[in-house]
Amino acid sequence: MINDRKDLSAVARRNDHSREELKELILDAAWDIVAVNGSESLTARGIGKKIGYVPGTIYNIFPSMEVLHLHLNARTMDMLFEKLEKTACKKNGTFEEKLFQLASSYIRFSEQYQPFWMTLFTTDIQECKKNHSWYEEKIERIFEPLNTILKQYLRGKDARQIEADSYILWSSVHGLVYLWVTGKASYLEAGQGQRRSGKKALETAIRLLISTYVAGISARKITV
Amino acid sequence: MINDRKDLSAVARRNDHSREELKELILDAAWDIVAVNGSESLTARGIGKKIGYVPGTIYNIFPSMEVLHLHLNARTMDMLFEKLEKTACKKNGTFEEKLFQLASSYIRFSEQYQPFWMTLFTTDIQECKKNHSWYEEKIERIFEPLNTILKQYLRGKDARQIEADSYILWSSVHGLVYLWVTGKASYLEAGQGQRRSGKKALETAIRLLISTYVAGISARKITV
DNA sequence: AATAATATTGAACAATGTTCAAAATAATAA
DNA sequence: TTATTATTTTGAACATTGTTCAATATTATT
Repeated sequence: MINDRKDLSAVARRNDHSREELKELILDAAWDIVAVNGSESLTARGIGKKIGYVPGTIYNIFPSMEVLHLHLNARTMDMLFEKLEKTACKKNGTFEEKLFQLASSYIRFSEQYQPFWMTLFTTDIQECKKNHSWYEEKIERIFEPLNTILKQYLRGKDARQIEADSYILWSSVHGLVYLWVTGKASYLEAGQGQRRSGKKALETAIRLLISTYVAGISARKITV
Repeated sequence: MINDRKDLSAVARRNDHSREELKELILDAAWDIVAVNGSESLTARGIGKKIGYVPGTIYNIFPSMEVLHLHLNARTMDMLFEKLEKTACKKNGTFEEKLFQLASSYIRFSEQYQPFWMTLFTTDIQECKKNHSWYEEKIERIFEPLNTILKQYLRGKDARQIEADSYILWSSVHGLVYLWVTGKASYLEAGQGQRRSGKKALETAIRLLISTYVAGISARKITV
């Protein structure tokens, strides 16, 4: 009967799992809960129940639920980065087409992993800035795939200029996607009149954004 | 001693305030609390204490704290709209300069009313879609000032095209501002190297965005 | 003056994050 | 082997939160 998790009278120091295993267990359970029931239903008690531990145990691994959220976000960002990089590496298509495919990947990701993706932006990052520099590095990485594409197609241009453009372009696409996902862009929804509606409208808008911005890169007068 | 709010034994049906007055009282108090202590510290009990009522009273006026948030957001959007409209109506400056001034107003607003502005994007809008169509109208209004400027300077172009461009441009600016305010844009912060840092960097980026997009409007090949 | 309507309360409920002393077990030393 | 130390895990508690609702005191009406 020793180390049997079903035996609730056997208390303390079960040591079924190392700290690292426990961390994975907790994050896996948390991920499941958010995937099934949304991010508002992620609680310490819920995680505990799911892995056969008590809420307090979670605080042995994470100092607070907020930090746990940061680690969930880390997983989300890793997945997003992988997806973007895969898309950026494909060898076919024109410049604009590649840019659109990257944006398209971002759209799909925001749909497919909506609650996780939303949490990226609702988690307060202030505490994170103090102790978790790895977090900011993961953020920066998200901008890289676009930067790579721009470098490839704008050879010869100033590196700083390219960096600025990729940052601006990415933030712009993000702005459109964000307002779309959160439903704060009625422009993209109203099916009335000659407007397209929903995702199609978003894709059209993003195509136009990319087309216009790329044309502007050659035509504009000022630089960074 | 009748109707004296200090007399706590005088209970029920004080009728010091009409429902409408109470609504204003509650929202005023809520606004103060958020302004001083941030939006996380906005609680039904806190509001009640501040106006000399009990938490339950708030539920006579608002069906839930979430709806109260929507009404706070309404105030925020009204103020933002006023500010943007004022800026858009000024008669001086070139096209690009006017666009930048509008964006600049948005930046200032997001700084000055940060917690209120943030709440606009953290409040879940789903419930609102059911019963509060006035809310979506307030959102739509935010896009109008930019639309007005574009119409003014792009006379002769297709109205639908202009609407699309103003929507895209506004969302793009918003994307940049949002990532800046929430601290998720390390590009705008790293003071290292030759990058500008902080607000100056944001302004530079937005200037470049506007410049590039406007140049692109004339140079691009596809339209909506 | 009696009755109906209603604004307001106070107390409760369930759920949350979080803390921490106590307990049980593993690791180590004697 | 036995005793001691160190560590993991618990369970119970605390403070807050949103929210509900019967009871009550006041106003309005008949």
